[in-house]
Amino acid sequence: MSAKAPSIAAPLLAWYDGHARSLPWRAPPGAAMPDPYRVWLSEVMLQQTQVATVKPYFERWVARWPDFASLAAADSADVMAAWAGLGYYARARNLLACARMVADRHGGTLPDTEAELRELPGLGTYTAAAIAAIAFGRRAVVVDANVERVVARLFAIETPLPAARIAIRDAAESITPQRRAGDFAQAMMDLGSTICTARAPRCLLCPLRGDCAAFAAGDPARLPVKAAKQPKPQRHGTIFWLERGHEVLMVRRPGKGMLGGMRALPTGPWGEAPTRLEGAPVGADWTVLEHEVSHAFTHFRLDCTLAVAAIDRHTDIGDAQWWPIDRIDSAGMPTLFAKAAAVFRSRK
DNA sequence: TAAACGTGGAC
DNA sequence: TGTCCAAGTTT
Repeated sequence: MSAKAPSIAAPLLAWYDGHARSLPWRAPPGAAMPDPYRVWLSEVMLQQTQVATVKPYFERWVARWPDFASLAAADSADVMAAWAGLGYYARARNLLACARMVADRHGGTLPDTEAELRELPGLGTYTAAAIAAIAFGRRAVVVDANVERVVARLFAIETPLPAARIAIRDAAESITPQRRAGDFAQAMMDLGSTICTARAPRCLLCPLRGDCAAFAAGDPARLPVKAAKQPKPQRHGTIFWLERGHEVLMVRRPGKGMLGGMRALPTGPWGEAPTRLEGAPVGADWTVLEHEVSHAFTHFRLDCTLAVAAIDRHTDIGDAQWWPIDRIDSAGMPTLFAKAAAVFRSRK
């Protein structure tokens, strides 16, 4: 532990004792430790996702599946639908796989070491360390985007991300205390999300101001330096709305790839140029709507043509799944298709 | 190492 | 409206 450790951990933990956010996955007042199931679930939901977005999903989730046993017994379709709108759907697939692994191989109890946690699906370096520290009180070096930012400023690390990750991890290790590592991790994250923010940090409220090299240098918001991002390419596709009576045709997307495993409306291929009616689920008298749906994913933008048709209520088109149109919101589709469904339903 | 992988809040 | 960015993991 470096000489800097006491000057960081002690004031940070003191600040945390007075300013910790009350969050549904944290231990209630008086409880020694939080429920590992809730810590695990919240940490997976919080991957690349803000607290305000996660809260309602978390509350619904624990009401429906309160522990590993109940989740392990759940149907995949129900789990994917419950995750709809939260994004990064591989998390939901891995979440169910992890719950079943915990139920089958670990007796329904999450392992309590960082190394064992790291072996479970969906748990990477960050999440395994976070669970080990927060749920089990083990000393672990927990580095998320908040910690990266706080540490880069505390130590005035000028190397651009992602190359700076090694130096940042070493610096984080040097200030992580032996005791209360879980509180320390959560304190760093609370500090990063409320005070040491990406833009316009509130340094005058910061308990670490006196130890911060970036504050001393005068421009903490400049750090961490990040590499330039690639522009997002534009892609085009078509979403098909096939009605049969009061129902609409739905599909389940392939298990891997974009929106993998999710219930969805049928689409054609997504290409460089508009694809019109290519890939339509059936030969039918398709009408193309004037209104398009645009959606921005992480690494490309998508403009979708919307095509609608109706077939006779007795027509059989194989293993199709038909969904009641007036209950389309309960289908649990990703946001792209929820947006498209709203347009289809409101058309004149 | 780099690309794939969602979404919504904040400004 | 556009851009940045967020409690990252997997391949």
